[in-house]
Amino acid sequence: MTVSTDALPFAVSDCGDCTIRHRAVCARCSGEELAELEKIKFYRTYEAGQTIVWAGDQMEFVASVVTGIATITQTMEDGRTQMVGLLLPSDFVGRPGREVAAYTITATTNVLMCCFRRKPFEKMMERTPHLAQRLLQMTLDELDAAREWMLLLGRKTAREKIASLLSIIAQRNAALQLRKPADQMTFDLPLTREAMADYLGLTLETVSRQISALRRDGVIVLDGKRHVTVPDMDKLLLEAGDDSDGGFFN
Amino acid sequence: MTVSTDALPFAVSDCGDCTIRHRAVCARCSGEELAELEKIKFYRTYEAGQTIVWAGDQMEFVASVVTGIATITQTMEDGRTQMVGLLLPSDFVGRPGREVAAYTITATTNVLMCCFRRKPFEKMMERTPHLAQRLLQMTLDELDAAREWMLLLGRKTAREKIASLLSIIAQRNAALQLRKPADQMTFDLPLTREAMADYLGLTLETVSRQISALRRDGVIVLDGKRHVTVPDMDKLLLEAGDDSDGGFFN
DNA sequence: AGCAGAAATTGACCCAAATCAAATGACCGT
DNA sequence: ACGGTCATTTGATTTGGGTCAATTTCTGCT
Repeated sequence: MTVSTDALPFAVSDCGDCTIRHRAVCARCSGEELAELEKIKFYRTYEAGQTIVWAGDQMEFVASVVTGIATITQTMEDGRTQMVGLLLPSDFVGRPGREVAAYTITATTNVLMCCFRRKPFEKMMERTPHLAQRLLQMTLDELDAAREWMLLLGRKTAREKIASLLSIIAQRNAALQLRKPADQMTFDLPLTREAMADYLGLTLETVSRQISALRRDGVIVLDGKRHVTVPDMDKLLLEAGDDSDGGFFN
Repeated sequence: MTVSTDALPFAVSDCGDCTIRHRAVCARCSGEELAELEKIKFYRTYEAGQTIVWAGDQMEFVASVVTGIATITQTMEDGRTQMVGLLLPSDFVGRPGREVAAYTITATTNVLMCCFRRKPFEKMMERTPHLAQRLLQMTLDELDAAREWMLLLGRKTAREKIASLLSIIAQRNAALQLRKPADQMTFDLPLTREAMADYLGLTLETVSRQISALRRDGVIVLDGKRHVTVPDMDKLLLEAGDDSDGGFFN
């Protein structure tokens, strides 16, 4: 892959792909700093279904998702599993200062990650204030998402959970495609029923039933198992039980 | 209150109370920086039961809890509420860069907070790298706690939820008092049954029933409603369904 | 000490979601 | 077209925790 480290604010380089054009690591880095990142960076690909990191593994890198979708899950000894994070392009993976992974990360689609060797990345963080500042903003966003998710897990009904997940996916799609979250809306589910169940703290049967119910009630239209159309976004948001803005402030 | 801004690494000043002796904001700040923090800092007290911040309020400060316990909660229009954070001494409150509070914060005991005016604090963060670095570490810890909590909310039974909460409180007490998490262990519940229910995604009746069940089964001993003794910590951890270390890596 | 109000317990009943079990559909390579 | 595997749907039944309703126990307060 070709690499350009020249330092125009929006220089498009490989690093750009994972750190500038997305909302990721080094948006405000100088050319010198970019060059330094280049040196400790490498790419990895994973196939759909492959485990990227096992909980307990030694972590030799931190990374940024370039393309594809991965999940962060926690599992109890008896096999009960709960998804605790969803990784989309531009999301950061790993924790500076942590040697051992706390969670299992699994690719749900093919995934391309831009990895930085952990030790030098940590060293660089000490010297480069906006790296920590950027990471702080991203982590605070994740924490907000986790809290929204906790409300869902603790207090919402199965139907509300499904509606919430669908509107989260719909809104993210809208954000990526820069369409306004208006009327007609169409997208593919990036998760199996089982993954959705692990996300929502349900069984896959309940997920299936509630999706069928929402279809019967005309809240969504299904085309195949995975392709969803939302004829009336407001109706879906209402079913999700969120306040009107869908839970997004800021 | 007397304030000393002289710059010995562990100078005990008012600021020290909330930022050095606890694990909080400015552990690595220079004397100059401490002096700067002094200028934008003030104290506030809240009585048990009082709301500190309403979701949607303008936030004029960020803060650090000095003494007491507060909760972060989210509420749906129909009144269902879920606790999404528990604030203990040294915990940070508020989000730099956010004008409007996303959550309601309530004092469950009398609370003393050390507040910093938000705007100058944000300015200072830009100039002072270790502030952001410190905050990043704290936020990552909170995110880990939130993820542990998500597993609890999504996949644990009522009994496991109660056992988990009790062991979290027990272990925190052990940490503060520097006792090893050994056999006999005793503490007061800082939360009402209702607050515990909001923490765990249960009703207060279920909380009450499960506490009674754990008492009947000899896992805990109650002395009054609030004082708990754990005769065998391992047994409690087993009931919590966590891996043996109680879910703490790092 | 005695009373009022809040916090907590306990009981009876019900229902949403889990569990167990089959059937159907989609996609693959041959 | 033909099995074979995996994902999904749908049905029948059970159950854990919610709901509704009394008590009982604490905690001030005068």
